[in-house]
Parts: sequence; structure tokens; C-alpha cells
Amino acid sequence: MAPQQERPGEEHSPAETRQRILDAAERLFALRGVGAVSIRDITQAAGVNVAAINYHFKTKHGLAAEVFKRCIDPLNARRLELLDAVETRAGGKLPELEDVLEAMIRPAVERGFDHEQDSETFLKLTGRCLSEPNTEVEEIVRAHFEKLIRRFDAAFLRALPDLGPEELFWRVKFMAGALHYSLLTCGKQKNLPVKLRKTLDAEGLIQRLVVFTAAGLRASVSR
Amino acid sequence: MAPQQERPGEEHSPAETRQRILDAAERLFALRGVGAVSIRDITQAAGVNVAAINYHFKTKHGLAAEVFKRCIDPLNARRLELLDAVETRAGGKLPELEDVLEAMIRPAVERGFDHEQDSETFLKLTGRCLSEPNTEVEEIVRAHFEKLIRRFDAAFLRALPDLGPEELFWRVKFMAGALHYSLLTCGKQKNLPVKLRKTLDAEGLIQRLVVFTAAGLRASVSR
DNA sequence: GTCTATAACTAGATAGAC
DNA sequence: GTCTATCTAGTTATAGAC
Repeated sequence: MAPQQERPGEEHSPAETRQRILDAAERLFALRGVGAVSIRDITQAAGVNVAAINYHFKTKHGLAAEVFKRCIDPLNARRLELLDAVETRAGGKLPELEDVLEAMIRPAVERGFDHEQDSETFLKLTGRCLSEPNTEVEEIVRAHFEKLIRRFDAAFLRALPDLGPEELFWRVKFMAGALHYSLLTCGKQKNLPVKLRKTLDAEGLIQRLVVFTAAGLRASVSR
Repeated sequence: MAPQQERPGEEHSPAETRQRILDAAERLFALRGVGAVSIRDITQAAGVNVAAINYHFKTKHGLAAEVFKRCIDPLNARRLELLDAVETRAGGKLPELEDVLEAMIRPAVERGFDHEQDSETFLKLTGRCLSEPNTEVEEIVRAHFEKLIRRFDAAFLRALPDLGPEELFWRVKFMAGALHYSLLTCGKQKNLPVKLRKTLDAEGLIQRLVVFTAAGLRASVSR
């Protein structure tokens, strides 16, 4: 609950100050949403001066954009890396749908279960990606995912040659929703029955997600 | 962009004032999140006095709780109504999985496409249900959905007798995520390719969701 | 690069007149 | 029930000393 606090007198290198601000802001934005966090909340938690935010990020929204970028960028880079590996491995043949799905799902779930990092913060911030109001943040989030989705859509189209592009569009949305919401659920552990907390691990969730979404993507079109 | 504004001098009945505040707050909370909206924003948009919020709802968070309750309650009531109808129709037999799913999915999608009401607001507010920070709001949302999920979980268990309760728990999460995220997508139409906006209708989305989630729920457990 | 100090404004809440 | 007026506290942002 108590954010790491420091005597205001202490001094840090500029790079360290920047880092401390980003870390504190990430935690607070994830917890309360950008609108409900003041720059004073952030500077207090980071143990730096109020003016530092203006110096390093110009405005509060500039800071928010950086926070979300720092969260999304490595995640999506890893996804594209895994997708490349899957396609290379398949050679000239069609890649397995399950492998394409795993390239999308694994990086996020593993990051969400990595208790060496602040996984709780990651999970909540992930949730905010979908609901932060129309600011620089929304624009950044949209831009970064658009690129990713285009690349994966092509892979899905190849793995599911019988599916029309419109049908595929919606099914990919459903897949993203399932992934996203299960991550959020892990973040809000109050919602999890005690029995299930024990058996909750990254590998299990990845496999469950792959099985569910692969079946959904392959379903025959009419009811 | 410009909220409906009124000369401050105009007078309203108490019930009307209450209603106007709820409507304005709903729109603004959906758009920006509770934390980023001031009570002055709300009273200006509603054309009522600042003190009116305190009189009718005691605090800003009391108002927020009312707003979310007013959104969720009729939706979940309708879902339970449809589920009752499905089970009655099945008589002693197992209900069709697709029918149970439709009881869950139809009310939300139809409400999200009802352009006589402010469907945009509903879709965004739905998104906020998952991400509003730990306040009275989160408690209200959780409580209302817990009741619904318990009832539907039982129905799913009966329709899918081979699935273990743990497996079912996760698959229902995936289903809820798919539903939820596709609603949000309809709200943020910028994300929709122009071609798809034309063919977007409630019936089509309901059928797509039912087909996808039914296949996911029925998938054989191991990969 | 970092801090103090402060400008200029907005927040939620309420007392008391009407 | 509704409004005006006001309190106290907190807001972003910046100028200028160090």
C-alpha cells in the first residue's frame, strides 16, 4: 500500500529519475487509471520533485504515453519474434493454427505470471489499454496493436484458408477478448475461487487458451 | 461534443433532476472514467446546480455506484429471464448449449445496438465495468455479476456434463471476454474497417459469438 | 538537472438563504 | 429541493535560484 518513499533531499542521476517516475506512474496508472492520478501522487511515490515530470515528459499525458508504450512494445516485439519462428519452422507448409495462437498468447501470459516483475501492475495496465479515454494514450495503444494485428491476421488467414476475411476479423476479436479478460481475471484474484488459485500457472492457462480459441476459430460458420 | 446545456435559472422536479444527473454522469463516466470527471462537469452537462449531487447521492462515488447499477441491473435481469425460458422449454432434457449461450449474449448485444438509446455510452460503460479502480463501483459490479455467473455456471455444467468445474471456470471466462471485447470494439468504431461497418448488425454478431464460444466450450480438453 | 516557490485554477463538500 | 457563496485543499504548470 505504502509507495516506496524517499527523503526529498536525495539526489539521482537524470536517467534514474526518469526511470523512477516511469515505474511509479505505471503502478499508479494501473491501479487507478490515468485520470484519477495526480502528478503529485507520482512524484511522491517516486521520491522526486514535482517539476521533474514536466522536465522529462513535458505533460502528464506525455508521461502516460511513455508508460503504455513501455508496457506494450516489448510484448508485441516478442510476439512477432515467435510468429517468425513458427513460420520459419513450417517452411513452405501451412503453419499449425495452434502454433500461431501460441505466438500471440504466450508472451502476455508469461509476463502476467512473472512474479519477479510486478505482474499485478502489468495485468491491470493491460486492462487499461482497452478503456483509457480518448487521449494520446488511446492513440498510442491503437497504433501499436494495429501493426501487430495486421501481421497476425495474415498468419491466421493462411492457417484457416476456408474462413472469409469478415468472419476471421470477428473471430480474432473474440480470441483477443478471451486472452485479455483472462489476464485481467488473474490480476483481480478476489474473483478467483480459492481452489483454483493453487492450480493457476502460466503453462496451464496458455494451453487452455490455445485449445479454446483454436476450436472457436475452426468452428463451422453456420449454426 | 457539446453536452446538452441549460440556463441555470430553469427549474426541474426533484425526480427529473435526479434523472438528469444520472444521464449526464453516465455519459461522462463512460467517456472519461469516474476519476477523470468532476462533479462540476456533471452538473454543467445536466444543467443543474453543484449542490444537487450532494443532495441526491451524498458523494461522487455514491453517484457512480448508482450509474453502474442502473446499467447492469436490467441487463442481468433480462439474461436470467431468457435462461429461465430456455430451461422451461427444455423440460426435463438437457438444454442446448447454444441456447444457454444466447441467453447470456443476446441482451448485451441488443442493448449495444439499440440506437434509440445511447448505445455508444452503454458500450463504453460496459468496458469500464472491468477496469474502474477499487471503489464502491468495483464492489457493486462484482456483486451483481457474481449472482449471474453462479446461475449460468450451473446451466453450463448441465449442458456440458463432461467438463470439469475448473475447466469450465476458465472457458466461461474466455466466453465472457470474447463477448465483452467485441462489444467494446463496436463502441470504438475507428477500429472497424469501413467495409465491416456496413454488415454489422446485432443478429449477426450474436450468431458469430454463439458459434465461436460454443465450439470453444465443447473443445476436447487436451491439445 | 534538480529544486523552491508560487501563479492561476479546479476539486469536493457544505452552510444557510430562499 | 434548490441555489448562492464559500471553505479548504489539491491541481497543473512554470519561472528562476542553485
